[in-house]
Amino acid sequence: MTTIRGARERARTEVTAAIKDEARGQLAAEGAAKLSLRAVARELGMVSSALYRYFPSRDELLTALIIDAYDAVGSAAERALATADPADPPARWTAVCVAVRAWALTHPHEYALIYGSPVPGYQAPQLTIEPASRVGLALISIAADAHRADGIALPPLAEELRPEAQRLAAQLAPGLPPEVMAALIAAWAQLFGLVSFEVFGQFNNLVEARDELFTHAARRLAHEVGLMDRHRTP
Amino acid sequence: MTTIRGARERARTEVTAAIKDEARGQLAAEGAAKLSLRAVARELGMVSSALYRYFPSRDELLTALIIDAYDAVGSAAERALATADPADPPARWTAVCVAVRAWALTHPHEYALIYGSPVPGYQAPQLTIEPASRVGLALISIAADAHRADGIALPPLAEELRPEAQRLAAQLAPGLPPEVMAALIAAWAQLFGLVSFEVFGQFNNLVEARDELFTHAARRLAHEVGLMDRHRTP
DNA sequence: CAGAAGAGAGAGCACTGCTCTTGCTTTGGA
DNA sequence: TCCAAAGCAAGAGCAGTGCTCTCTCTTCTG
Repeated sequence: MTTIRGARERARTEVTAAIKDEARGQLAAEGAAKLSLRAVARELGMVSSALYRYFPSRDELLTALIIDAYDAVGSAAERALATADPADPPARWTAVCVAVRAWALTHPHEYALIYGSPVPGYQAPQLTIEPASRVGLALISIAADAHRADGIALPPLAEELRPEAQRLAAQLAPGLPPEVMAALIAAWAQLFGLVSFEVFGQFNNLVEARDELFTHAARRLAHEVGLMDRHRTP
Repeated sequence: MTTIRGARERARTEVTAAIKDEARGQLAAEGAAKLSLRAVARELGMVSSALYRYFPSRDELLTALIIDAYDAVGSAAERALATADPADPPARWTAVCVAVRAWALTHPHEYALIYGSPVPGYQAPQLTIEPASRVGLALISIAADAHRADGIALPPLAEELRPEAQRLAAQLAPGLPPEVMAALIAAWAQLFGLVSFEVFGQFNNLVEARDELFTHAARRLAHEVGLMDRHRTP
């Protein structure tokens, strides 16, 4: 498994990692559009064609970076979830939101890679869907835990949306009421709307107190999915 | 002003429009990253260097397309606002949201250009900020109208956020309570979170009933900014 | 130890954005 | 009316890109 197989194999994983590191550096410096295979190779002291032994195309390199980025936000979210007060669902929720935003602000280009415009003709391979779902699953687990503990009450869903919400709940969080599931999906997307607007500059020259606005919005989102402050129900 | 000045000047605006049209076509077909000046020129039967008489760089061409795209969503939103029942604020709100989403789904690449990752090293010039604000202003005007008519009541803001919200309200909608202003900014960003997730494929293999989910979420957003159903207060 | 497989190097193709020079055409003032 | 100035198109060329193909050398495996 993790046994050192041979010099060649070890070298391969090392070079692969070095390529990804250098690519990530260029990504952070200039953005995905200016990520150049030749520049990466040059910086690593190899010739561009040699790089194709490790990644069959530029898109494949980007895919690797995409997966890493999803894993990075995902684990940031999971870390925040693990350290938040388990008895305070709204606090857990905002902690995850804040962690996602913090990661996005410190890694804007990686964030753009995964939550911005999809790259040209590129189709996200199946490999990405598992890491991509980690933040969503973290959010869902907060609601699921809160529901198990105290129950969540939300106004009933319109007729048209209920089957879909039931299907999603069955698939992602058995036992969760469909109203909560629908609210979760919406809140998930809306969270990234808040983050994207900030990272992509839509708040430039408009919103100054971004920390405060974000925290406020995150709390409202928690409320929207039915997470209640314990202090109100002693 | 709009008088026909001369053959040369008229030709110039025609060629400029033709370039933009062709560029928009390539944008729709392949995305911003694959928009090639040479290909545009080729398709128009001119040589690539001639195109630089009209746009000093590829980025300037993109800027022109960005402004057009902002104007397109903006006017779609304004059209929806104009045709919705003026006495039903939540209906006006959802109408604008639905119009924005519809435009985004029919023009995914143009949408990505303005609400996706900002292009490489590119800084949005001042020219774009006015068209970029049209959707936001439409949403604000709904709340302002509703507030003038019936008043909007929302829970008070936390201390830290109030000054910012007051500043924004004074700047964008004098008379609007700061709570509403804060909710509007958040809802504005969250709306585009919903749209982006759908356009950029985050809902692929996950959410099926997207019309229903979006409408539901848009209604909840209306509620979140304090827009009330008239039927409840006869 | 020999053959297979892996890895790097180099040349080359077709493409990109962009610049510069060279002519031609339209324009506006003397 | 004529002529210089400005606008415009074309072509060549530069530096860069992703990617392929061939060749050589090294390492691994049976």
